[in-house]
Amino acid sequence: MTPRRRGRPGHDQDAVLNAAVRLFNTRGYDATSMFDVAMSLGITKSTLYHHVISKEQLLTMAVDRALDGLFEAAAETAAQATTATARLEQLVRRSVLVLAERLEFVTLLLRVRGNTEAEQHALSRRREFDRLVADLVAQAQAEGGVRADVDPATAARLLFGMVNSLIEWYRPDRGDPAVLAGTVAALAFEGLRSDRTHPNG
Amino acid sequence: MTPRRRGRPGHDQDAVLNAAVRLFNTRGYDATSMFDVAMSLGITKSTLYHHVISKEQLLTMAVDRALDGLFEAAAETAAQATTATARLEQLVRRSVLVLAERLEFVTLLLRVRGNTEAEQHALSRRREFDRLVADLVAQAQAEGGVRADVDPATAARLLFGMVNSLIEWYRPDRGDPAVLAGTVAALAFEGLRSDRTHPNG
DNA sequence: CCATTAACCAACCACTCGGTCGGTAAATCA
DNA sequence: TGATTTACCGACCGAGTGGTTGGTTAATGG
Repeated sequence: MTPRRRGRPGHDQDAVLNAAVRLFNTRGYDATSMFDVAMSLGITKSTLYHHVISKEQLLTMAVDRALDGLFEAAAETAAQATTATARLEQLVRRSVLVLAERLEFVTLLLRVRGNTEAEQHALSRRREFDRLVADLVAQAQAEGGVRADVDPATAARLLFGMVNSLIEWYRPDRGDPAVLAGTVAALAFEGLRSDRTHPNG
Repeated sequence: MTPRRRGRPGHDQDAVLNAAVRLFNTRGYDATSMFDVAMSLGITKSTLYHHVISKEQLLTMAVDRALDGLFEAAAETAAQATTATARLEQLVRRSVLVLAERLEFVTLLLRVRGNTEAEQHALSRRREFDRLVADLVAQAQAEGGVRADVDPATAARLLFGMVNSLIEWYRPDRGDPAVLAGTVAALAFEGLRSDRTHPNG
């Protein structure tokens, strides 16, 4: 199946990335040294630098995987020909799935502070995603599907604040992501209150 | 009014703490050196150590201010003799006010990773607060004020995930915190959807 | 005027950091 | 077999880190 690679067998870049990201998330990016990453793989620091060109490259690769996933989700929902309200709910559900699937990468993304050029690039892509959501909320309000008494940008931020909080407590072994996506969408759109008439019965 | 202090006038510990926390939040705690903190106050590193005993002490003081605020809010709402649902909503509103008022301190708190003993102590107080919220949600469900089809711990996490997201985008000059607290409570309890019957007409 | 109090600084220290260099060990291919 | 490819390591480097030491400067109080 997998075509045997030439040369001495060992770790590849993907294994290195996964190990690094796991450490970055538990101890923090700056608090994790390249020595720590090497140790966790059972190799030396110089060997680590054989697989990767810098610490920052590891960060860049990780946040790109997260951002690519989110923008794919956005593109797929945008392609659907329904109401803006339905697309917004779809985007929430799909985003939850992306967060669950690429949990470690998204976790790192959401903690980026913008200290380097690479981090600032990631931040700017994040802001682009936020604008996209805010626009969708505004459209949903215009068509009457979403309450119009809140600023769309604020609503978008609170909505995805809820979604993004997943990285703080969700663990892959804890339940089906699709079920969780349903819970999040229900809470976001119908609210916590129980003494209300449900549209579908 | 303020009783003049003896000795050579200059910075006091509070000024140092505020400057430090501001830098910790913009660059990250580990990425900020004590030299940076000193520079931002226009003093040298050794003078900085005259006001404070260690970098970790600055962290501890900051997160304690945040946690004290949150637990005060919890104690005040717990003292009220109404329904659990009303108390939960009050806690959400009050928490938003605490976040807005002590924004920098809470921001630092929510980014603590648990690398040192002091950080682990902060994390354990955070978890205590989370349990408190989850219990309140469970009580509200039992009395029928909150939908019972979601796990109380999950609902509590999502609810405060939304509240805590404030630190990512709220800025003190942006609107009245009390209005924001109302928006958050409305979105959390009534949801985004607009095609629903409102209990109060 | 002088003791006291407090803010301040230059120089220093042991240590860790991200990253480099030159060379070796183990696999595949011809 | 021998060339090629790839993984690997020990030793090193300059820059910075949190923190210390010993001493100076400016204010207050008696």
